[in-house]
Amino acid sequence: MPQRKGRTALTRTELDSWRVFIETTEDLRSALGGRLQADSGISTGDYRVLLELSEAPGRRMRSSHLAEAICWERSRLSHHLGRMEKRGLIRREAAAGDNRGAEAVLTDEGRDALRRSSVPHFHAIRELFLDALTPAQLAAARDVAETLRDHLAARRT
Amino acid sequence: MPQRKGRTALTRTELDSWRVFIETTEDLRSALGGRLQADSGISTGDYRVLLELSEAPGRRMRSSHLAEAICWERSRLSHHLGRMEKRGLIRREAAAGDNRGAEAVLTDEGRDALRRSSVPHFHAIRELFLDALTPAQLAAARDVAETLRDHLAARRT
DNA sequence: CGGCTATGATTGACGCGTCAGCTACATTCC
DNA sequence: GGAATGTAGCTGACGCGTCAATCATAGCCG
Repeated sequence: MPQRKGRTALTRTELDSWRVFIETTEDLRSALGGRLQADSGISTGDYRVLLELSEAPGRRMRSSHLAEAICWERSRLSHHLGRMEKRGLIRREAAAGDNRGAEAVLTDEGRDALRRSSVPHFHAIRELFLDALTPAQLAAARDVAETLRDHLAARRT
Repeated sequence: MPQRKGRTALTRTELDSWRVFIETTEDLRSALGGRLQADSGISTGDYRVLLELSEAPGRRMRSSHLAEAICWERSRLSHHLGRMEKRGLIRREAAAGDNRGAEAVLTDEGRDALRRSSVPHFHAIRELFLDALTPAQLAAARDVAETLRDHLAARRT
């Protein structure tokens, strides 16, 4: 009879696998962020926001809609938009039709920043991630990520 | 003749693989951190420091030695130790033999915090990560992580 | 209408991470 | 000895993320 999951202590292999996985993915994240910052002067958060806005009709979105689209808490977005607005990447306007609402609008400067960042960013993704893996490994990575994503989503209460 | 790597734009599959990988690993990281915080009132950074100190002879380590052991910048560690010291988890002492140096010492309170956190932490690792994956997937995840780790290490100038 | 709750968004406090810069002590070399 | 250089560690500023609290407006129900 196989051991029940969730009861036993971690084996050496499990612990090692966990550690290399969590530490390396964190490392990758920070390397990518560093590259983006160095190449284009924006953070991965900025990039995410700029990209989403650039694809929205009128290059503008309701704040909460944007938050939902990129899976951020509203308060996180609010702080982030504040910083981006200070740098001129976006602008806030009152939402038409609902006086509670706010819209984030991509400025020309924001659009330019996104344009400048895209090529180097893709390049970094290729260099730091895609180039490292064989096609089979890439497929495996995707499979693992999708499985984990579904697993995490399922336990989110 | 196969296309040269690093030249072409990203394919749909590559981009999707990248996104699910980076977003899910980030999600996992934050879920684990949240669990640790909720279960035991400490952060993953605290955990890392406490663990390392608990295994050191005399439960104490030179600051820079500790930083190297856990691959942190010295300034990051300095800030972190400051916060941990304020909460009584560690204590700082002048290093014997080198008046420039400082030692971080695990307090009893720190040792207790580590003890209290270990079981719930392992449980969370199992629940959020290990339980999600088949043995083959876990092996694949490890292989991918090790490959990436080596790749990243190699390009670190 | 007047009060209730829900919703959209912001704010403040605080932990965390990076960077640049600083102080203090150690070492090296003349 | 004493200047130059290196090493250990700390600090301040600032971006980032979370949480709890706040505030205004919207919508609903008597």
